[in-house]
Amino acid sequence: MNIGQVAERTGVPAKTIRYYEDIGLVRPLRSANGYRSFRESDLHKLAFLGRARALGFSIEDCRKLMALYEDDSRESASVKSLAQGHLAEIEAKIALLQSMRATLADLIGSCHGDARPDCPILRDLAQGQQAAFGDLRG
Amino acid sequence: MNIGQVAERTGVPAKTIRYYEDIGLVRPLRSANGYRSFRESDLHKLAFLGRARALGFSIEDCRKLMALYEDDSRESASVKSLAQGHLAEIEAKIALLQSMRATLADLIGSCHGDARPDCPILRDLAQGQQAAFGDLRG
DNA sequence: CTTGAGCTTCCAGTGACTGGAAGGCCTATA
DNA sequence: TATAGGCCTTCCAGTCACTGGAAGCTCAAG
Repeated sequence: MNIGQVAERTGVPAKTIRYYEDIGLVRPLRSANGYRSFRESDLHKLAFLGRARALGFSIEDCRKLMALYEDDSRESASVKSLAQGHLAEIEAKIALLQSMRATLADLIGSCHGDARPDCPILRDLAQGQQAAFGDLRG
Repeated sequence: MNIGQVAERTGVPAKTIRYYEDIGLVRPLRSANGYRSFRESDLHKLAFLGRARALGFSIEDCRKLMALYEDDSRESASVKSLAQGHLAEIEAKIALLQSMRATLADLIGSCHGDARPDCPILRDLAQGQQAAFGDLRG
């Protein structure tokens, strides 16, 4: 199968598939005309990668997950701990974003947002009275 | 004031300050020896930038915020709408991360995580039965 | 006079693509 | 047979916001 059809069937863009080949995540065959020729197993891998990426795993994590998937003697503990590490990162990001949201929402709420120049948002940025991350305890 | 002391006082790393000069966010003077020479107004700007970045504003947004800050005839509505746009992006990111977290936590919970190879996490990635973003409605 | 810290510039790398140029291949139609 | 258009190829550059490191200059202390 050619790259265009693979892209359509897996949802992974052709450009991205070429990139994945570059970095060794997939190794499609080549036809006589030089076109990439994908087997069902390649589609399967790409779909796997697409789902892992959609869960936010990094490319390097995806590589490890694929290796574990293909290793019949893996221990599920390895997969679980990789996923747990990733979950922890996601939770840290959520916490950071939520603290940004809280501060921003506060500032937005206190800005009248009309034609006058007076603005608590700029005042806060300029003076830092209301610390940007004052709420980031715990 | 030299760059090292500015870095210490504003919390913005020297490397980053040089980068901000490169892209025109600050324009420190130069001493006879070629060293950057920062005025109080430069420190003020850098602190402003540091706080805006900590709230997650992009560099381009920071540039706009600084311009608004320095424009006495600004309308607070401009600032507010910029901040609201940013808040919306943050909320979208939070929603995405929360849906990742939900799926991941689910999968992790169903993986026994021992020495055996059987693993629901890999099974899900391979077969996509439990769609990664099935929960992302609304 | 040397040592070491601090400063300078410039180049390269990060992550994970994405866009675009230049050109080959394949199929269908006039 | 010519050609048009779509798909494929490679390679290079750009994204974002830094960050690391090399090579070399300046300055203060001992």
